[in-house]
Amino acid sequence: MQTSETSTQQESSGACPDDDLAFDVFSRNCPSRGTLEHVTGRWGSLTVGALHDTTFRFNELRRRVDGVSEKMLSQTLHALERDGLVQREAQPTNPPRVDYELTPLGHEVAERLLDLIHFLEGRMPEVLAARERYDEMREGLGSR
Amino acid sequence: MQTSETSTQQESSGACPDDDLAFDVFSRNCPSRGTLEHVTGRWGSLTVGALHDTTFRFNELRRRVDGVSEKMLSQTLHALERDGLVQREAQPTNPPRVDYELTPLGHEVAERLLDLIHFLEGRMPEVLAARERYDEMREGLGSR
DNA sequence: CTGTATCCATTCCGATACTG
DNA sequence: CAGTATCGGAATGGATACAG
Repeated sequence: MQTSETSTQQESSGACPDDDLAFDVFSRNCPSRGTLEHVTGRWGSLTVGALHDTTFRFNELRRRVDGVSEKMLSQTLHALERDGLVQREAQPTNPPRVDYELTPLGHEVAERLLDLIHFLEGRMPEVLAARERYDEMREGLGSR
Repeated sequence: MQTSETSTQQESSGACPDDDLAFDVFSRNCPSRGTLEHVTGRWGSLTVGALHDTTFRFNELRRRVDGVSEKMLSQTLHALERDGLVQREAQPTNPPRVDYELTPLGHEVAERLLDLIHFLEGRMPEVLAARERYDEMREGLGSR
């Protein structure tokens, strides 16, 4: 089980938190880039978005985030928990019950993420129109 | 050359824009999910973020988005252009000069994205602290 | 129910070489 | 400079089986 960049990551030339000018995502090896990827990743964004409204149990979340596999949801949840955005609450009952919810920090992230998501959803007609224009123009000057 | 979901995508049961309740990213086959992934993807978010401040030429952008390969930048730019977020401006000079800039829609996306990015950058100390706590607790109850 | 472990196909993505 | 084409290794991600 690896968080995908813990092993891949190697230090190169300049780091980013070395000066007190803070964490710049544009630098290759800045840890903020990793967190950004957890949050904006394919399943991360949807998971955080879903948890903004309410807490979920594992399989509830799995149904809400349409298309995610057990493996990916588990992996995503671990990464978010490690970054302090998600809180895992396990109750030692039988059968076991585990609830996932956002931390306060997670909620602040979710707000910003949902703002982006809702904006995009609302502008999809424009996006779709742009796509058609783009695709049309391509067959016009056909290579092949 | 494929945008990675144009070929993968197959229609399954319910679509999401069938009712006029709009585009829900939580549905597996909603086109808004694809656009969200272009925008929030590993290179998409950084590309859009970089272009918010100023226009860039291809190789300038490549240097700004530290770590991106030619191939990925090209691919990312095409996807964003197709979605109507990026405008490509080619001048038929010699040597060729091509400028990339955001469309008005792209700018609105960039604002929201940068809001998220800057928020995360500012909270990295908390994230890093959470990680340490998480990692510590793990070696305590060691499997292995 | 809540996960982890394994297998395997697909995709990603960087390096390189090449075109205009 | 601004890309495209191709290749191969690495990572992603889904299905299944299994464990607590």
